[in-house]
Amino acid sequence: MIRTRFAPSPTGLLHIGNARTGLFNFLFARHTGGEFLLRIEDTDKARGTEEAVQAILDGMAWLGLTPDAPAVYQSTRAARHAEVAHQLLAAGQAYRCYASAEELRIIREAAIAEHRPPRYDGRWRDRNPAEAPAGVPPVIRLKAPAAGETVVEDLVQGSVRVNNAELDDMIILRSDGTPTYLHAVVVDDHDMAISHVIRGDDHLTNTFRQVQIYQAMGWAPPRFAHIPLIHGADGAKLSKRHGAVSLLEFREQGFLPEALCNYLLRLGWGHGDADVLGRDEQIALFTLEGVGRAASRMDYAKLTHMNGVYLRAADDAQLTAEVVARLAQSGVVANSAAEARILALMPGLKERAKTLVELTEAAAFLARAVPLPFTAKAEAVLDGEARVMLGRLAPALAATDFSAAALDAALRCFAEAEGLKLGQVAQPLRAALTGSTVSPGIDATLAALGREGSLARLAAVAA
RNA sequence: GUCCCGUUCGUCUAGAGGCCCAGGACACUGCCCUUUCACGGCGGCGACAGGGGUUCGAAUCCCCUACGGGACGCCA
Repeated sequence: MIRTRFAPSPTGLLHIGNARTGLFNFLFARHTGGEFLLRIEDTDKARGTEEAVQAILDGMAWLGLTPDAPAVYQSTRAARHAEVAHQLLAAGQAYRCYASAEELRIIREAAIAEHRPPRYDGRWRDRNPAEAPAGVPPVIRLKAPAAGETVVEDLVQGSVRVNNAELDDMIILRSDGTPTYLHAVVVDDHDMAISHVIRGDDHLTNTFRQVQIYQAMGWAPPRFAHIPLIHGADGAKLSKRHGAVSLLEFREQGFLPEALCNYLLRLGWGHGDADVLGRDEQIALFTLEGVGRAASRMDYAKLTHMNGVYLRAADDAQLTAEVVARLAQSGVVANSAAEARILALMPGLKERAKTLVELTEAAAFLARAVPLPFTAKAEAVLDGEARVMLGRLAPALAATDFSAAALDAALRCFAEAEGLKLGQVAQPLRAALTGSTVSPGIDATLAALGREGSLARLAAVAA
């Protein structure tokens, strides 16, 4: 049985890199007919917050990455983690260490000064427990193999090995009896019967230590797949200064979850020339073999383009609801008539927008009250001559049937009669109707606005 | 500092020894379509990090160098 898990820690808002890890786990499980589980790694009580947990849950739901079982909270499993640590102790695979924080600091500093790796020296590994200092609560450390090597057969990175001499005896249970992260993860993954651990590359070197715990317990380790990290445009670890990083920010900036998932999948994974892939295709095609091994850089321009592709394909009614909600946030109330206008013009609107933010801006004129705000360019188009021309156009339009086809014919007829090119009529008209020099086709815009709305806007500027 | 990993157009990638004087996408750019802006169509620019091998033949295999990233906590 294939079973994956996504295991974020609630230490802040859900990061875009984490979201991609979740996506890969989800797709791998779906592709193989397995299960996808969610585990909240909330062992660090000081940092974890309820809001952060909620942000993870909301983010997953938004992306459509639904786990196949309720989330497991790592904090609820502390007793089990301690139990395993004590089993290891009883089996002679672990030992109590009484070294103080001060001692450890000295060891570390001395090692660095001598250009050696900063490692615990194993001073309590074989020492008689009877020598334990009184009143000092010990930590439990894994008695890691001193010789030989530890190998991880990674499904993405290939065979990765390290000499055991490079690894020290890691702490598995703190002096207060709580488990360390590395240990808790192993116990949980084993108990949850996780078959494939798909996670960020930053965990690769930690994996050696975790494998040692599996070996000490006689457990079969899961398969590992370490996926490369996402970097910013400058190649450094993705951070706030590169732009949006939290899922919530992308949502606010008007990105669609489908587009974000598609982009994130293509970042670090490829399948021939395929670029735009729906969820079903993603599931059908996703394999770990397709995952690249180098870190990739976040490209907001490409994400934006991808979003435009999905926006154009999105349902008009849904987009309208989204736009109305966003307009309300910016203080523009769209009543039912305005909503109907937005819906009517949506096919032309969505073709010109790349994000919901752009779409909302482009649709705002349909909901605004008559003295419209004008852009500087629109203002320039509406010079004296244009206003006079619009004054003559108004009665012609008033007599026209407000269908796009009839309007188009009427405009062409009017332009010809005036001795003007169509653009010379359409552009001032557009400015008058929308307050902007950019909009969907002028006939469709007139039709969406309706006779009353169109004439009211014309009257406001015509001379 | 030590260990681990990586390196194809500016970016994401295709490429599993001859199909590659390297293909697609975004970005940039020329033209077309056109009532604006988009969309769309047809072009252009643009890469195998460097050096050694192996081979009849290497982007693909091996080694070295350079550069980049990650990990080294009683954080996760």
